[in-house]
Amino acid sequence: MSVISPPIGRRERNKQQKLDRIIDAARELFTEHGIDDVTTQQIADRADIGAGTLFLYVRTKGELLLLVQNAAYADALDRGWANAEGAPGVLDAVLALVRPIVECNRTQIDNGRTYLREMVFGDPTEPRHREALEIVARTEGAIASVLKRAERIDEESAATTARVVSAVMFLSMAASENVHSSVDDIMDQIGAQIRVLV
Amino acid sequence: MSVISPPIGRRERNKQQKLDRIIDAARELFTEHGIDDVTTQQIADRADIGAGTLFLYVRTKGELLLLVQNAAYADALDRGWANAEGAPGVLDAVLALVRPIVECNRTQIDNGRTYLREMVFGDPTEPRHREALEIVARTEGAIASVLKRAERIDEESAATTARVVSAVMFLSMAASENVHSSVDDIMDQIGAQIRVLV
DNA sequence: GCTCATAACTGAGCGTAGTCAAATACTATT
DNA sequence: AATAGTATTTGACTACGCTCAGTTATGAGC
Repeated sequence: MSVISPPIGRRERNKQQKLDRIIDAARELFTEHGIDDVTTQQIADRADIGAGTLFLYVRTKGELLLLVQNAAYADALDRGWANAEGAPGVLDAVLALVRPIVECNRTQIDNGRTYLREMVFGDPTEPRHREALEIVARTEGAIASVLKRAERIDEESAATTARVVSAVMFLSMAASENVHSSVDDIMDQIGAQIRVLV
Repeated sequence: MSVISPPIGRRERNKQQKLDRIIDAARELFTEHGIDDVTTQQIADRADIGAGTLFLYVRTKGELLLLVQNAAYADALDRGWANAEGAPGVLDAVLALVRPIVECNRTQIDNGRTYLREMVFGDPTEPRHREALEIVARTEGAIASVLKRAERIDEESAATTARVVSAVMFLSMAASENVHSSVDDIMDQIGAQIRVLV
């Protein structure tokens, strides 16, 4: 037989498959019902693993949300980055960059807000949290480079301003006053606040 | 006997006393151990009421923290407002205004961060949340009027800028990267971000 | 193939926030 | 002061995230 001895053991493969099943199960259930209406037991059942096994792959239910959403957030950032290319002014470019992130965050509002909450208040030593914070850093980097494009602004000020924009975004998306606001409403709020910045 | 018939029934009095006992118990236990290391059962025990009774006065454990901390936050705002009077520049004045709030928020870091979390993510229909958000509004009003003091700036821009400052404050205090930062460190961060604003 | 060490898994169980049907305390009425 | 009606209290109970002692699967050495 031409079968080569497996370069990677059954153990590793099983683990990877289980992780995949967990991610799929969590994504489906979270998307359909929202994180608050899904129990870790349901996720374990759908992933066909024991209730305790779930927590060998993820430390908390919140980390599971990060695991599922980080990729979507990163994609949204890429889309925003592409959008910002063609935008005329600085303000427009920043808003073009930000919009897909807001849209992504709002596709399921409870999940979006919980994601933000986990990001800021969760344990930053957990790998999924670090991953999320790293995407935030990338976002701020992108904002900074958009800011530098059109204006005379030094590196440091650009970075600081980007951080302020990031804070404005975060609170506009997270605030409970805005739970019923549309993406456009939130973009308006963010736009108004960025306007006093640039 | 000269005793006038009670103008208010025993019921009302009992309720008020119980609420007072609950607030005292919660404040003492939260201050000493931090909200995460105190159970609602302990609070109920110290307040000398049944475990279920607690939730007739407060909808969630988080609301209990707001109930305890709102007053402290409001006091800190008053102190900051007084400090801002004598400060030379706009930036200095804003920082003088903000500092007592940061100090207050940091006296017990877990409680401070949980307070912020509750404020943004909690149910805004609960009275204690509304109270907290109202103090935030007052804070933003105070910042706006400090901004207007020295600069040529219209009402609306001042309000918007104040909101941005508020967002910066919030995230600097809440961010898990800053759990080990001193008040001075955090004030430096806030200062750097406000500098690009004014 | 057999044995053993250990990595991975399991589900019963724990701790705690929050609920609810039953019990109790208070007030108004006669 | 007895009765009835209602506001308030209670603690046993539920639900759920998470843990851990015990079990099973995997692979290395022979």
